[in-house]
Amino acid sequence: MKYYREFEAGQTIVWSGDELNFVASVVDGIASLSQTMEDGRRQMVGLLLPSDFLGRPGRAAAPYDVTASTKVTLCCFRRGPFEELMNTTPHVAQRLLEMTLDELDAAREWLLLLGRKTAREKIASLLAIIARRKAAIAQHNHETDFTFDLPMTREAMADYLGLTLETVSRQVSALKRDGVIKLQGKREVTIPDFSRLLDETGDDNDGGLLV
Amino acid sequence: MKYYREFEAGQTIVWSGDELNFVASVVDGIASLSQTMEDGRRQMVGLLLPSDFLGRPGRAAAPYDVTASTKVTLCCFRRGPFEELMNTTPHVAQRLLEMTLDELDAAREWLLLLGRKTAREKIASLLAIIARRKAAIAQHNHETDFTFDLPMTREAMADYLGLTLETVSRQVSALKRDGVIKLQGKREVTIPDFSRLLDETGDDNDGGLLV
DNA sequence: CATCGTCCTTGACCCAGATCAATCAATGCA
DNA sequence: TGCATTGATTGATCTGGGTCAAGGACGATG
Repeated sequence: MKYYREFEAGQTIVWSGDELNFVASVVDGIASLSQTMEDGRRQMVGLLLPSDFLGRPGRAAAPYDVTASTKVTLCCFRRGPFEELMNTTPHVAQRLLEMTLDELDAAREWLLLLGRKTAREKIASLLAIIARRKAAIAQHNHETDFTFDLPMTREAMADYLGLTLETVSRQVSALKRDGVIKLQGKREVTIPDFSRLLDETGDDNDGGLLV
Repeated sequence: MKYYREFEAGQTIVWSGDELNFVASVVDGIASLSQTMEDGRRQMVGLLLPSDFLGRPGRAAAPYDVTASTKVTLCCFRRGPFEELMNTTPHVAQRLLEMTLDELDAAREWLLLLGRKTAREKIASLLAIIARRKAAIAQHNHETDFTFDLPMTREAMADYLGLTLETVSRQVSALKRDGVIKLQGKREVTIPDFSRLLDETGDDNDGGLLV
């Protein structure tokens, strides 16, 4: 009924348009959802973290590319039996609904970011989101310095933010120059004053972008 | 248990952050979801059409502004009883899940549009989506001329597409000049060759933007 | 039918971010 | 130890779309 599959970092899990005869839950690793135009323009449209769900009941075709960003382990269920389970166990559908609503909110926050924020605000927003997520895991409060590792390349950041990698690099440098962040190497970021970073995001409150 | 509420065109149904002690289904009219930054930058993040659902089980705060674009009738349920219903009737949660997944797909298509498409491609995409939806209702095939009414101002188009209204106006004029569309007045659009319009959207296929 | 208000168009100019290109740093590998 | 390879930075220049501003079309209202 259920089985496990592993993917290496960089490997494509499903291509947009492919038939997807299973649904899955991410056990470990990070996968990203993206869409690509013929001429190569790419936009990341979502992130799958451990416990997130892949695939949809009632539709067989994948609507976007799913790529493993790190080594990924999936727990897969064949489509038929899973839909059976949904019918018999109301709790499953409810849980899935909750997760999907969260993703929808996150996607809608992202629409504002892509449509209306400046490059600097986009970078600050992304850093704030990642920092907040890492801090939540680390049970860290935001009062003092907080250091974390950027889990992605400049190119991946650009693909999320609707920018080019050069612009990402320039804006990261600018935030560093202005003292909003500090860098140790290229990936390790320190945030001396979290509220200062939040001021740069353009958001009116400290509330929530998810994922 | 359930009751009806009416809103005039232009009226705000809920403000972002307000408590929302009901969930509702749109009976009639069009409402739009939007987010606004302190300095006035606005991004539409979704559209509610008849049969669409407003609010979310398990969360009381509205995450964005909901505004009536036309006269709107809502069928409202108090939050408590509705959640009760969800627990007892698995079919309800499943149907909601399906609708939410559709909205999520639509939002993700929109991410690509906002992040990577040019102004011309954005306009063409929006026109194609509206035309397709109207054509579907009219049972029209795409072989011949198709005429429809634009249900929004240039400003609303700009708010959807992450553009300014001047750019929208210029690009609409350009598409007209190039023969991709024809205009009778400001709102009535004719598409002489649907595939020609699709070529302008930047999408690789004729498949699916939803909503 | 004049006047207002709303929506739209068009022009002139500007700038944020894209593009093109050179260089650098870190890592792996022979 | 030298040499690719990959990712990041930085500079020079270009351009799509934003901004500012001046009308135009058209319906509503007195």
